[in-house]
Amino acid sequence: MDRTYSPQAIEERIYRRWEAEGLFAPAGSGTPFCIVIPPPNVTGTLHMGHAFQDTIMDALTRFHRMAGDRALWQPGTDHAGIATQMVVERQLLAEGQSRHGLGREAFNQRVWRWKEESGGTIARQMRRLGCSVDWSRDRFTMDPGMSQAVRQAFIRLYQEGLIYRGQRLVNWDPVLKTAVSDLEVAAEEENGTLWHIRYPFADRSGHVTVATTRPETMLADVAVAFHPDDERYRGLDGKQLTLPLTGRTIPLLADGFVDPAFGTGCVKLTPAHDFNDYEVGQRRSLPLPNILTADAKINDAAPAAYRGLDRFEARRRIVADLEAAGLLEKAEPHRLTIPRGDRSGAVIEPWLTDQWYVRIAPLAAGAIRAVEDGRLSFVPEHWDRTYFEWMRNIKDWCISRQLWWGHRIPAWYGPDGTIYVGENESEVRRRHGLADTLSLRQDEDVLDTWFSSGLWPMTTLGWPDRTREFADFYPTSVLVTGFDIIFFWVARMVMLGLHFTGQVPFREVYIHGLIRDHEGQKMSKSKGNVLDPLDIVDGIGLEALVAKRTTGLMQPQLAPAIERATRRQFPQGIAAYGTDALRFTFASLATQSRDLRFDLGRVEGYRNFCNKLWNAARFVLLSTEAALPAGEETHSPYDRWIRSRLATTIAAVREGFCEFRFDLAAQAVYEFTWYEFCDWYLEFSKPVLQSPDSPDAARRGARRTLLETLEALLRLLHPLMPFITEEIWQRVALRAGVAGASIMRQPFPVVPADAADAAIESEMRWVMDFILGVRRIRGELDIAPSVPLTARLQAASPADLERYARNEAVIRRLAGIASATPLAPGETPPQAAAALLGDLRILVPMTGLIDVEAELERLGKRRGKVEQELARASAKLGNESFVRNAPAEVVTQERERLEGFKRELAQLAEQHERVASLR
RNA sequence: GGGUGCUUAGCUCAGCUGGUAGAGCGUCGCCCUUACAAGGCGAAUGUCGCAGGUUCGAACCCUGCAGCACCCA
Repeated sequence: MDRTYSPQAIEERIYRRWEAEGLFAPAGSGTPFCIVIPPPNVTGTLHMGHAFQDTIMDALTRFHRMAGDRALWQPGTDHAGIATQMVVERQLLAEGQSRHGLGREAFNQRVWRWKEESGGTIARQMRRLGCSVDWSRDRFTMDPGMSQAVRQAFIRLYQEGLIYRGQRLVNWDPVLKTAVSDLEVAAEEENGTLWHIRYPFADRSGHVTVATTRPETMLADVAVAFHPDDERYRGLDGKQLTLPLTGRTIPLLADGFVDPAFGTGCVKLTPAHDFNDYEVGQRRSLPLPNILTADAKINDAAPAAYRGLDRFEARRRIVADLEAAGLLEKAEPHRLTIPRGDRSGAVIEPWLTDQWYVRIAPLAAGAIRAVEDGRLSFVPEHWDRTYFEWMRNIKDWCISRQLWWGHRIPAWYGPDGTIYVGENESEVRRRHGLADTLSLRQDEDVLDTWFSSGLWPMTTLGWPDRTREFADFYPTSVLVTGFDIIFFWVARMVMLGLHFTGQVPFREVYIHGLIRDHEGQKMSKSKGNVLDPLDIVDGIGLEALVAKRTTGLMQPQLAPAIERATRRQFPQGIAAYGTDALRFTFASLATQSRDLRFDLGRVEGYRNFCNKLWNAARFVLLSTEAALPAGEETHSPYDRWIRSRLATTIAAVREGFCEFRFDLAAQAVYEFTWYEFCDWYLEFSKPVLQSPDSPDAARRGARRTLLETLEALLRLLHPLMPFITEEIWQRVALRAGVAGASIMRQPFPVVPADAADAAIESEMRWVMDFILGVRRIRGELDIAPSVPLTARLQAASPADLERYARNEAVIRRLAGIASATPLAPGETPPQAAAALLGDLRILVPMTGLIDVEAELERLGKRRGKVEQELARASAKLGNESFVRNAPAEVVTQERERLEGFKRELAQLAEQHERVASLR
């Protein structure tokens, strides 16, 4: 083995072997365990959030697989309607073409081609990240089988009356020219203007003043409203107004929905261009004149002067015309919330169109119940509140999109507009008994991407067919996802899953945080702070990184700033840390927090951890290499100690995985590996292994413990660090007496029934404290390790002496002392620095070495600390109600601490006196 | 406006059913010690946001306040 661990040398080779040997497919007859992947956009690439999520899913899958479950991690990708169509349209634009020029069929072929071209990226990334998905079951939402399932779902919902077509006000994206759902609209506060406009009475007896942020929509006004209790407008209900610029006559109405405190207390009603006004309009049966085209220009229903103008140009003209007519009272700056499409960034227009909707209330009721009664639970639990909050205020879901890329809605229209829903045209004709001569036209629209992803846990397992996989793995075990898509996706899967199968789609939803950069900023291309997970795995030079971050920007003017920031943050580029280090970093970031700051410093730390493990393995292998005749084995207290510590660690790691506390699991195994196995046990084993006069039986015992502990540790680490553990395991397993093709299929460690040993742990605590005491003296007095020390033992009890005798070799080696002899009765203690271990005083004679002032300072510091603790403990015990009310063991413990402090203080005082006398 | 979180060491974060405040990184010493300098040994560092309350005892439970973040309208 090399002296340093190099992930590049092993990772890809190991993954290829796993895949070739078919180790990712579910196997065995254990309890089914299944995770379906949240399908990433097929034409995209995985970002840090994906890599984080994949790490968690892979760790869970590997853990359950090793624990004996029939584990399936189901992979797949999503067609991502709007996003993908936008990308391809941009490509066409660059070639001087357009979607419409190409036509629908050719355009879709083009998208498929792009999908084929870019579709392999994600799979390549996942392989590099070590994801143990069952590639043979890879799915894509637009695959024929999937598409058929989507049509089936649509048809059934339609037949059940849960899907309807209706004319409603929708969120219209005038750039993409499609409806979008409420969730795809982001509302941001922006600066705007509030215009106060005079609407004259039709009888010319005066006017009212209306305040509006959108004067251009006045062309579609149907009324003006005020609050019925508003004194300013008393008696005006029903009066007629002349709508400026159009000459139309509209009524003045009293309506409770008006906020009298806003603006003038008088608002215009434009039901076809405003959601609030629409509701009032419906309630009061007002007409719905529309004055906008699909790309938000003024249409022919408006006066000729404004036709064909863009909405913002029309606004300027209308304001100017009103001003010229003396009807503009004032214009004041105003903060308002502007809805923008989350894909296009365009200002969303409430627009009247025919769309398809899912009637959601009946579905939501069941989805709420499933969480209430615990069939489905969130981890962390509090996310159920967010879920309930949304579910209880849910609105019908607009599922049609005016796109070409997606699942075409399986509905046909007869010449008279009758709607026929079915699998395909001939099935529709058959089902409805339509003549072949009757002309049918299929709906132009496609379904919202989330409609197909809402069926994902079912369709990936074969639904609506009754497949073996569906029977085995549905409901799936866990869904792993970010909180940002609880509404988009989780809620919809629950509703559709329950509706179609009567069962929840997954039993648990683990909601993880969002990966942010080291400053807590969200990672985004336009901020220029994105990281490609593979650049952390393989490393990347500064110039390549700058190029990567500054090309393909939506706003190229940001490039210089991004370049500067990148050069500042990564002056040397990024080193290659390997997949295992990255994965371990992700695991330890997986706290319950919702914002997770990613810092390369931590990756570096865990890369070092890999190296530590690698070198520990080197040590174990080198130490067990030389032939040793078979025979009896004896186990030292150190052997038993490390087995006891391993047992505790196994319990902690298992608990971490079961509770989705990957951070705690990672921490437990890190601390065991570094601080117990490497720092102590390997050192403990050296005297036994290396001293020529240690008995073969002890040597055999130590060797076995080294091998078995390392082998178990590798299995314990494997779900988080699959590659390095496999690589080492292949070298260690046989020697540890384990046979098998891969660590992947080895059992996950279980806590051995008899491993915990309190007596041994207590003795080892004593040994370690002895060693630490001497080391502290050496460290604080700045004595180099090469300077040999001797120690004397004062006030040693027979038990202390026995312990010392049993562990002498280890103590001498690790404390760096030549000997430690007890003081003879009546012997005057030498000039020495002292470490306290219960009643025992370890004296390190300092003849010629001691720095009196430094030692006095050291003692003084310690005394201060002990005095503080003592004061606290005695105050506690002096409190009568503490002694009366606290549990007996807490009181006893406190008394023991107090005694300990008193003793230590006395010893310190004595030592202080002795050292001071040397001055 | 409604909702949900968060506030602990210089930084990033753990801290379980209340019982001695922890880790990593960074900082400061001493060391190339035959697995590992990507290392070893040692050290320093806290008004647990603020104010009340409950309790023998509060980082933890309750109330209020302040600041920050996110979601929904």
